Amino acid sequence: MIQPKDFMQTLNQFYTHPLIGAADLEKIRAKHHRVKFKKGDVILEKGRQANAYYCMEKGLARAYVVSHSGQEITTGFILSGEIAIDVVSIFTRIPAAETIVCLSECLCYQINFEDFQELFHSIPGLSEWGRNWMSKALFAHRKRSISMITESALDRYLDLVKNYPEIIEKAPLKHIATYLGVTDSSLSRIRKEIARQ
Amino acid sequence: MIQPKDFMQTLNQFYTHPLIGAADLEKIRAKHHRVKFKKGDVILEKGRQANAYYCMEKGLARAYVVSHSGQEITTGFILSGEIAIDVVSIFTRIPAAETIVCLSECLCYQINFEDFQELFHSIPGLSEWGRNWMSKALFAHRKRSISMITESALDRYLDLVKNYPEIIEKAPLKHIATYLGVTDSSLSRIRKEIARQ
DNA sequence: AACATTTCTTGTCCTAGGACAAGTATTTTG
DNA sequence: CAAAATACTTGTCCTAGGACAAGAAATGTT
Repeated sequence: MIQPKDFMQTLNQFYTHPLIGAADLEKIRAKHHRVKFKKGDVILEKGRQANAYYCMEKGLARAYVVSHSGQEITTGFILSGEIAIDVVSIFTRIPAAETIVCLSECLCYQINFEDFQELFHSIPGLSEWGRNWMSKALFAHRKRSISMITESALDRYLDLVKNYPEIIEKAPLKHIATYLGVTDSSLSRIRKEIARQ
Repeated sequence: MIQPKDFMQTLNQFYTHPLIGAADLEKIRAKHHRVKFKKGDVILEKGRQANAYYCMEKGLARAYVVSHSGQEITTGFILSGEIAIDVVSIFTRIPAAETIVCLSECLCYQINFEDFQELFHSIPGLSEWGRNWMSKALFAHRKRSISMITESALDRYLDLVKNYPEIIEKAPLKHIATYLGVTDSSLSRIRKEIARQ
């Protein structure tokens, strides 16, 4: 059973923008529906056209791509309060390059592309909200690229520990390793080194 | 003197979207104005609030950030037909983290934030065009992060040679080096190695 | 509980690319 | 055109982190 009050409150956290009022939020809410995933469930699969995105209320998911050599590279983690989405696939209408898979039980609010599209054009604040969301995504990507160039694996790991302890606690080492761009043995040694202090 | 015919044609290349018609394009055009920069001129400076972006008709520019340790890291090159913009700064209204500087004489069409904002809300196709543009930017960023993890410096360089020969020809080695995440001596050796074949 | 599977650790050895330094070549500028 | 600045190359030596492999620990499954 959906509890409208809680639902509103949760969605509010996702769609915060000065131009989005209570009435807008209600229209937005009406297009979302709750979906539960179990650990290991695939939210979005590589090769499939993404036709929805998912606001993560609770849980942890991992997005990855398969490299040239067949290796799974973790491109990001989706935490509570974040959105599981393949922006490229959903908005440029091409098959997803990423797979998104749950690392724990996940409670999400799904919204389909067509519904979003309608809201996007009818609620002025929403297009701006989307632009802001993407700006922040670009910011995060830029930061990551730069840290790959300027920081050691140890420092990148420490950043993650500091800013996203939940990932460290809940994600398996090997996925954190590919996210950081090191092998799992290297990351294991990094942890050992940190523990020594 | 601006030649309206050419101007339209050039801008058309930038603002291509099924929902943007000829009348829209004319409205968009009216808000752009031509700016010329000389080699070395700064289009956007770190610390300043970005209040415009620039469609590059002709020329080459470089975007960079200054790392923790004071090193300039090239985050991207802007070629003819691309847009010189600090998305984060202009849309989230914070000071620019990047500096954009011309590597050659550059001919640009500038549009100011307020004008863009107006068009963004009055031309339905433009918000979608912007969303597409950002999706592509995210795609490029993701690709770069992945290549930093999975490819050798040599392969990353060869990719650049193949896809952006203009950068190789016109940008100084040291900027290409920081873009690829290697030192300039390393890149020099990579070039030597390639030349040996 | 017993087995299989996955996750993590550790060892040995190796290599891509960094640090530093000293050139040479090329532009820029007075 | 000469001096200065910048761009690029090359040498020597070194280190972070990869490759591979084998074990230990934890987790899942019947």
